[in-house]
Amino acid sequence: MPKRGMKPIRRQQLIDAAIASIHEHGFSSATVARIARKAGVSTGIVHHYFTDKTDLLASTMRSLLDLLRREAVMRMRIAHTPIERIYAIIHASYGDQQFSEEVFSAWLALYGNARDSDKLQRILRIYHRRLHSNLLHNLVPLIGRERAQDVALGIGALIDGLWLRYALTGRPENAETPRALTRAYADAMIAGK
Amino acid sequence: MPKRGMKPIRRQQLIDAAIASIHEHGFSSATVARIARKAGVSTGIVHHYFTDKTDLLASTMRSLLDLLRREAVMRMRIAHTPIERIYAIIHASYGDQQFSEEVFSAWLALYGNARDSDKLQRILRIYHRRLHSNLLHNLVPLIGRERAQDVALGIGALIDGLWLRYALTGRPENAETPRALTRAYADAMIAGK
Amino acid sequence: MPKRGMKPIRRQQLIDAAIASIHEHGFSSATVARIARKAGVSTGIVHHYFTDKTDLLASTMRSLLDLLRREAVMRMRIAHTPIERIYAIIHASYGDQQFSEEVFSAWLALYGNARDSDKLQRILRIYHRRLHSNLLHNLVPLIGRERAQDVALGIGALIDGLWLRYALTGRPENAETPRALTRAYADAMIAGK
Amino acid sequence: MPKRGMKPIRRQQLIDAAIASIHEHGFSSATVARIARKAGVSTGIVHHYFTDKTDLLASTMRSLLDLLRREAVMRMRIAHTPIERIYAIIHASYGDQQFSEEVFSAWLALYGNARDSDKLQRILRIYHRRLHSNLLHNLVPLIGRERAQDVALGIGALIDGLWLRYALTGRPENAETPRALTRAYADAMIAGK
DNA sequence: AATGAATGAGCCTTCATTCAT
DNA sequence: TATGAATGAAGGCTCATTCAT
Repeated sequence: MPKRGMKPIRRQQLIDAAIASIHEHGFSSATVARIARKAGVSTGIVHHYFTDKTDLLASTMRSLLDLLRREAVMRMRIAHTPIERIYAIIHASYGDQQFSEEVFSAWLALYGNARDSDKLQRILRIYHRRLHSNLLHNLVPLIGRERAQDVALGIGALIDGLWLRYALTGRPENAETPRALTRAYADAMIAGK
Repeated sequence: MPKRGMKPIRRQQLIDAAIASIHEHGFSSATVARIARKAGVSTGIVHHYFTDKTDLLASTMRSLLDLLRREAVMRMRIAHTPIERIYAIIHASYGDQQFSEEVFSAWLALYGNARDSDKLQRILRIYHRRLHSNLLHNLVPLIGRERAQDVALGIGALIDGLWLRYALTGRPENAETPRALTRAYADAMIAGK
Repeated sequence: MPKRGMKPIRRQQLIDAAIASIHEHGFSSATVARIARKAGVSTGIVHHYFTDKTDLLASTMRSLLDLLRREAVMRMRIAHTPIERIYAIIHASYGDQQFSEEVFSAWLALYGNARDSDKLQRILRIYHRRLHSNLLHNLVPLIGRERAQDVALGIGALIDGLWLRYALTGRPENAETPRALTRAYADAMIAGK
Repeated sequence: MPKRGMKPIRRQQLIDAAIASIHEHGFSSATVARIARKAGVSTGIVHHYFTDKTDLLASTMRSLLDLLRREAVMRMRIAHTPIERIYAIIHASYGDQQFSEEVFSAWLALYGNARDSDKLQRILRIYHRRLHSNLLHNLVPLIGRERAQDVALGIGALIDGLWLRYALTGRPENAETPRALTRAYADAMIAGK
């Protein structure tokens, strides 16, 4: 019996399964068949909802980024000053939803394979640009355009670097450490002049 | 008597070709055949000098790390104070040999696929541990054991994070920017208390 | 809904193709590709229905043995005395289905390559044990346990030996000669004391 | 320094290594490299002394048969009556040199792969013909040409069949059992009329 | 005579993708 | 909408064979 409106449900199922698969056995072992099985559907169905495996992967990446963006937007909305908004961005990056091994390792795997597909690379560029411009926008009033460039780069890099370590080693175990570390960096750089 | 002593030469050739291949088309497109062709040898020879594709990849990773380690050791040797040695580590990380797109993207790809192989993961762990303990050792006399832990983590993360951006975007274009950024972070954290 | 119930059909197709391939060009030339082509399917499908090439080969061997076992069981069922049952076993071994060049040479090839795989070896052991115990069981009432051991061994060996010649030379051309020969041996050994 | 007269020595070394390799890991694992290593020589040398791998294998088979033939000839020379000569043939087949697991499993493997090469098949045919004609020649004066045909076939088959069991199961453990069994068969068939 | 480096064909296997049902 | 059977193109790896030394 044909069901209507399955599209968003199935897509999310498959994206979740993709994340889980990548986390479990690594990127190159995340085959369509394996993802489908984990989602509890047949192989064929994947190409019903995604044009490609690449498409599924790109959608997965986008989904990961959306999660992050929504959390950042939400946190920034309740912030009132530039520094609060910078904190909001930092906190969002280590938000509860983000701070899971599954999400991290999928993220990292996608990172490491971005060169394989222009689609993936473009998505990552968007993420970088957005993070950078958000930080920049709030840093400029505090330290001027010139220094803001460097500090925005630094904060972004620190976030990614701390992620990387977590994805690889599972440490530190709670989100507060990287948050504090990143905040401290921002504070120091802003106070620096 | 056959050609003697080809082993180290061929191995290095193949490692170089592996780095180039990974950089050029991404990790998953770096097939044995492609690597061999780039090295100007036949497919078969790869398994003459490496037990496995994994072995070749792990050796490549190790080679990358050795390059880094040698540079760090060299720079640390001519440093005399803890802070100088910390700078030495930072500078080594963005050393001339390191600061090439090829090396960076190979590094990143290996990062992103570490989960696929225990070998790769182990090698990365060694790198992390070494970087961390080197930093820690020199930070302790300056800021005490407790804070040193966090700062070592932060410096390491910042290094990796800046790399990541470079590997992905090719920016910033020269090594001085990330060096200065990382030094500034170290300075601020050390001065911070 | 896809084509259902293809599994047993395809499996038998492939087993038949395996037998034919082994017969035609020998064991080591019976590649997966060749077997698949002979079955009129693609290479990929082989691994859809068998885990392995070894699995296909083992299944082929098992299929051969099953044919034999079914014929033996059938013939033994209509036999009433020990000697009749012994004849039944002998006749089954040279049964119409068994007595084909194809089956023989596949059998022989598997024999000669049993050392390569534990699976194959185990299957052959089962065949030997079954043949031996069937003969033994019916010989004991006739000649006592002690002599029965030797005679069972002898009958089994004679059966295999005659097969071997047939598989290799294609002679004798009809099944009656080996049957008569084996029966005569059994008669003589039973009458012998 | 070039050594003279190495040919027969090296050839025998390699043949012995081939037998051992086949026995150890099965026919299909007996690669040229493996055989060479076991013989303690380099890969390349094999093609210096044999045109082919097939040639090496055929020579190995021939060597096995020669061993058998020499033993048979020797034993027949000291026999004086037809029945003694028949015994001589039987005993030679289970001679001390023959009755080794190594030799047996090499023999069997070659058997099982004879279809792969005409050379091998021809050698086996020669063996069969020789065994058959030797038996036949000595059976005719005892039971007439007609019955002799069948009995020669039976004795030959029994010999091969008993071998087969030994090669596969390692039992029976000593040569006397198959000898006695085969002799008993010959006796019974000769006495039979 | 001897080595082992080097080649390239071929094998098994995996996998994204298509398609009949 | 959904299935899973089926395909065929790679991919990693092995191996007999050749060849420079």
